[in-house]
Amino acid sequence: MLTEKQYKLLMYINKVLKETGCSPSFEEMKQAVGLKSKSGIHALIEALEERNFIKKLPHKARALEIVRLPRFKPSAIIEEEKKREIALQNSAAQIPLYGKIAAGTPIEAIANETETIPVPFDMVSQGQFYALKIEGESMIEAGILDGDTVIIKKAETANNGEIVVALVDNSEATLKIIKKDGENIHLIPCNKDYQTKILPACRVKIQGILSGLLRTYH
Amino acid sequence: MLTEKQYKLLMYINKVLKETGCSPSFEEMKQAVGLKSKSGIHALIEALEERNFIKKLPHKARALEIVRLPRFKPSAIIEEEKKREIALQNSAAQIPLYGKIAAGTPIEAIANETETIPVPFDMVSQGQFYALKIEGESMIEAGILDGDTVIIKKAETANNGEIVVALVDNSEATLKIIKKDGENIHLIPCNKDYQTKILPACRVKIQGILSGLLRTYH
DNA sequence: AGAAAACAGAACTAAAGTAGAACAAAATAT
DNA sequence: ATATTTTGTTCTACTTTAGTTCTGTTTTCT
Repeated sequence: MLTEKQYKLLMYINKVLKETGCSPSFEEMKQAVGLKSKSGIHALIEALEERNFIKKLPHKARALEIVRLPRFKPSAIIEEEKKREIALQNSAAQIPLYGKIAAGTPIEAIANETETIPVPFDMVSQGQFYALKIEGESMIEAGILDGDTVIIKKAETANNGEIVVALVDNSEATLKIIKKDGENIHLIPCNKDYQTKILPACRVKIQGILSGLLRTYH
Repeated sequence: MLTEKQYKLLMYINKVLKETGCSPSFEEMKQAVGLKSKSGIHALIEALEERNFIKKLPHKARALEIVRLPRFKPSAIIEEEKKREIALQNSAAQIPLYGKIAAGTPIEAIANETETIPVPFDMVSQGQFYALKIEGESMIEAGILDGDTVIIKKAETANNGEIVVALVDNSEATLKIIKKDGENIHLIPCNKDYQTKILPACRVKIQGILSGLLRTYH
């Protein structure tokens, strides 16, 4: 519809017309739009007249009239759209919910990646993550309750004292504190009623490190 | 009626026109629709003009005008919008982080709403929510640890057994299990080392109910 | 497989923007 | 009424930006 300069000039003319009731001179316009020659203004005015935004009486001074203005979106709508844009940027990462994990029983069906849950981005900043639902009370003393959702960062190694998803004998996965002791690995639950398991390193595969926890009440 | 690209371009032109009052250049349009050559835009514009959606002044720069907008969207666009809609639903809500809460000490500065944190939408579905950082170990037996972020739903009343933010004497706020006992209210911590407080109901104001918990490891 | 549409890239043409100067008409002052 | 100043018009020259057209190539649909 309009170029930038044309638009700027049109707006200026409109403003002056509304404020003073008298159109600006070429000299004033050239100041307002930032030109150093009147000829440019002349060209702009011709373009605006051609596009039917203004009308002028030729060879008369200060004889411009606004015919119409380009249509606008109400700024409220623009704000609304910006907010949506921001919301989209803040959008939570979707991470797969692999299933349930409990002390002493295998993760069910690591395979089905169908279900995903949204988590805040800052919890899954770098690396690959997945989620597990906690079943049972084996980590209760670490503040991990039955029904909590834990966010696990994929990893094959871990440091002593970290809480990891450990796969034992390729069959059962548990969430435990890990401690290496020479050739053996200790898998320590956080519940007095459960026993620490001590296994040769070759039987234990680390599948991830606990990196976050989500809980919903009721 | 329109192809996907034609529709997308038309919408883009409309948007730019409404927002800025100036039509976009071919270069800008080609960016917006994801083309690498201006000739494609030229073809699209001709198609749109032929179908009477836009009007252009030939051989003029940035001289496009919208004539009408289509009633129906191409199905591909509808699909895309559905995806966006889902993304928006999954997007994280920003809720204000009001400060820290600890057994026996007041919430600091409930006033400053500056900081916000993102939480998954499904945690804050209905009602008003805010977040607090846990300081101290008073709720450790409920699986709420030092450093956890709790999500509180604003409420003035609560049921027995719920964990609430309770303001005592308008001065100190604590997170406790609530139990009403006639005229008295019991505020029960979840740590053997802390004492239950029994207070007349008039001294206790409920400020919210625990509704979620976020924890990040390291 | 064949036709139609969509796409990329380059070459080309045109318009927009910039500046300066000369000039003509209109408005104002004397 | 005449002179002076203000204002608008026109021209040239040049740079930048934008639009058109052409030639192939790729994709898509039937």
